[in-house]
Amino acid sequence: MSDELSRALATRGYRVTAARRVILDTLVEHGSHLTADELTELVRQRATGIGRMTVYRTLDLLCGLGLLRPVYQGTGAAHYILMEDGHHHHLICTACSRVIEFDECALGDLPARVAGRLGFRIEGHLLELYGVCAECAGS
Amino acid sequence: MSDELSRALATRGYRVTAARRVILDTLVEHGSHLTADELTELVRQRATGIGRMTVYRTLDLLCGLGLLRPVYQGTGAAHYILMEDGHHHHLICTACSRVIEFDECALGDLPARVAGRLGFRIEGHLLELYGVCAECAGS
DNA sequence: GAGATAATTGATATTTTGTATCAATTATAG
DNA sequence: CTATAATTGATACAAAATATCAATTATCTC
Repeated sequence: MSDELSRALATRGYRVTAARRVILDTLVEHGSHLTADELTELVRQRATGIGRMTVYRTLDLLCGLGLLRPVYQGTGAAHYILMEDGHHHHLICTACSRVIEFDECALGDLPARVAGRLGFRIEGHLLELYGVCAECAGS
Repeated sequence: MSDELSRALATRGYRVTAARRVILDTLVEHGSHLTADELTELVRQRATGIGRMTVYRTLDLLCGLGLLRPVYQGTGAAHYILMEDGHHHHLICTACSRVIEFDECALGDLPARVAGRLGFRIEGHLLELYGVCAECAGS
């Protein structure tokens, strides 16, 4: 799991340090949607002495490599989602901010078409559907 | 333009105040991707005395109504995008963070299908494609 | 229109997030 | 094992977001 991330770092010339390993493990095992400081908390439960800065920097690094994405979910902090599979799909209630993940993906060749036209090499995507959930619509 | 937003507020029982009008006007005329503090700057060039808090609160209000969305683009602050047309599409370089908008939209009936299954009333969506732009791939 | 009422405002203070710096440490190449 | 350069983490700082509350103001009722 997190081995893939470690390898991705090593492949691109980044060092795989003890701190980074703990951070990656925690990230993968906990799943997505953590903020940087929440992750720092969890990391510190496993290995004391890991600084907040290191967590922030590791997250930035993964984002720069396209393996992670920051998303904003209303609270003042960025939440991070893993892009291991290359895509992520959210259904978000704009009234209560709840976030539900779903798997269905029907983009077809859209990414490739757009990418080709603009000279991008596409790595993944995020699709967020916004609406009002049943409970919020009721009240 | 911003009249639609004003009407949306009025319809749902929110007051259309002078401050809110200026904020909505500025938001619509400038287009998207502003942070709260950038918007505050612009708003204050038009009408002095409008507080930062009011801008933040108005943005929150619009987000809660599904008319606006906060997105995170790497800088520490949330950027806001208007959801007037119901959808928004970004092509984002994960290396240099540049954001390009595109129009093509090929979701078909996916939103309706997912929404139906989970009891959501869908209002819009955001599709973000992640990749590496030509310049970053070259270097 | 004028007054009552409740939403809204904005100044201020505070908390939370994110960034910069730099000496000490540590992973890797040779 | 050593040299070297990336990485770390403590500290300090800057920026962004939230809480509070008296003063103001839009709307409703008459």
